[in-house]
Amino acid sequence: MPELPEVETTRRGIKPFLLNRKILKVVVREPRLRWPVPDALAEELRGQLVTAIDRRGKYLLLRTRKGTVLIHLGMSGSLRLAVVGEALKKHDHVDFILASGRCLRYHDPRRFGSILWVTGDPNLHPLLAELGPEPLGVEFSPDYLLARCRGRSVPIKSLIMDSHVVVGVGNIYANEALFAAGIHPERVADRLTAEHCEALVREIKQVLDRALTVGGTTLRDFVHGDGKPGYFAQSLKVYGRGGQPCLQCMTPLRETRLGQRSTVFCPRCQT
DNA sequence: AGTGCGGCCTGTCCGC
DNA sequence: TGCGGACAGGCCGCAC
Repeated sequence: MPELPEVETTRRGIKPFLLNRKILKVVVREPRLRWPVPDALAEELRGQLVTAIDRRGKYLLLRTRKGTVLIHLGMSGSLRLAVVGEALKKHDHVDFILASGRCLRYHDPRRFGSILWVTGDPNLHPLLAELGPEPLGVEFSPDYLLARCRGRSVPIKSLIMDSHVVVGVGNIYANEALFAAGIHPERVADRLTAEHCEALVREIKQVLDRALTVGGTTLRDFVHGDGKPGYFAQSLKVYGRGGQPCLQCMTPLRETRLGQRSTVFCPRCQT
């Protein structure tokens, strides 16, 4: 499940192979993603030079002079660099064939991801225009979070997972950051103090930053192997540990559901 | 406007 | 061993 560190690791991994390279053609074997892959994609991209590879939240942006390819990996998507002619795996839905003989291959078993074609400023696209700040940027500050918590009755975990508040905080890292900050996931957002917000912002940044560092060590996998970034290698303190002892106080971790998401916390350490 | 929930999907795991 | 069903989850879009 690609979280923000994995998307950024993917961006860095594919960038050297795409930047200033020409796209010979695009092959769409399965257009039925979250939204249909637009017919225009293949014809518009043919012969285009990739001028930049950016990221906004969990969206990757492949920029060309004519427009931008917006790629979201959803739950199970991945991008990998294949050699043209390399055997297809099941769920290899789209190929971006480069003049270099490489091929950027989109793979997505559950098809929750998306590939869209956007002309004009992609930041004005409805999917991007309303997104909150990047979690690792200066704009995501304790003051900002406190302001966004004001008047909100949702659980704090739901709030930090809302991409309109801050992008890139998925379920795993929301659980981990709340544990590290000592905040109960069901605490009403409006009831967070400045101190809570300071701890929470710090821990969100730290957990993402750590994962990014770990992911960065496996870049070569994007070219050769199965493209599995190493962010899971970091030890998760609560996620997936429901019923097991809290690593700080040995109290059994509690597992509940919050907004249809598996939620794990220590009933003693998190208040 | 804010809130909560349904739905999209398939691989994996569990119990029978 | 085979089968059905529950579960996992990002995030849009809808209903209230």
